[in-house]
Amino acid sequence: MAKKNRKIALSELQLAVMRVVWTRGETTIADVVSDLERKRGLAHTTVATLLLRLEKRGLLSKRREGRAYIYSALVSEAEVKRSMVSDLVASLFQGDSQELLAHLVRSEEVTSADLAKIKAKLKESDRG
Amino acid sequence: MAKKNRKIALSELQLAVMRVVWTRGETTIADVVSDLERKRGLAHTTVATLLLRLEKRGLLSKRREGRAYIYSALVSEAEVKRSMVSDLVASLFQGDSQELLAHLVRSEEVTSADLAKIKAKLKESDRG
DNA sequence: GCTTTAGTACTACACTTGTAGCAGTTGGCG
DNA sequence: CGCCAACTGCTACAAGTGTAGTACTAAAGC
Repeated sequence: MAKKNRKIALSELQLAVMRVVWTRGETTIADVVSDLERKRGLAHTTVATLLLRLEKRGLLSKRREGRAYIYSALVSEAEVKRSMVSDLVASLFQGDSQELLAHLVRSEEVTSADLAKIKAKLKESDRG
Repeated sequence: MAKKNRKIALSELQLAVMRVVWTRGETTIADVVSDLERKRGLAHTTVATLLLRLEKRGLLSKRREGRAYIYSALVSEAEVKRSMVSDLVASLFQGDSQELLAHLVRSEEVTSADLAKIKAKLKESDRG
């Protein structure tokens, strides 16, 4: 909770990069390149640019280690999810997250089974 | 269901514009300008550009009426919501909309009361 | 030690978005 | 009939993004 509620909008590519960092904890450019190799064949310099920009935006920090940089995340995945979901809710559902829920149900992206699971989860946290 | 599942990503501003069109059905540039006046003081030409770009993207159609254009939407709000929500789910929750649900519950953006309402809604559609 | 190589720094470029000015046209009012 | 106001057409420009090349440096191999 040490974090202010700033707005963090990330593109899919940027998310993919961040995901590598989140998963690995600390990462070099080469790590990101190899992790994303399958999906996207990005050049080393491209990834370097991406990481640099994310650092400039304050989402990553870097530390030198010999010739190379080691990047780490300055924002958590949860934080990003929170920000992006609530942005979407704000712009698409007038800020009413219930509307999002309703949408999911209506568009059948969420089935009864899913709801049941969520209900269970809810009960859990009600107890806890 | 006459629509293919194409990807429609709109910025908040573009959504605001589309919302005017959706609400009014048919709209002129001036309509959009005056409807958005309160929130954003956009120049007439700015709105013209926005509408033009949306038309170029195939989201709006225009029809001449005298000197002016009348714009109408070629995509529905529901369609856009569907596309944008599932994009978010894809990039942020590995395509698993249940994860979005779980996130909403976890981040307390959705309360038990909300869930209850959804449950009710669900029961309804189960019956129907 | 000199060459290959890994790695960063800087630059670039096309596209989208937010924002708007200026120019040109046309319809309406006097 | 001519001028003004409304409206579009075209152009522009700064940021941000996706993508990467070139240049430079330092490390490592032989």
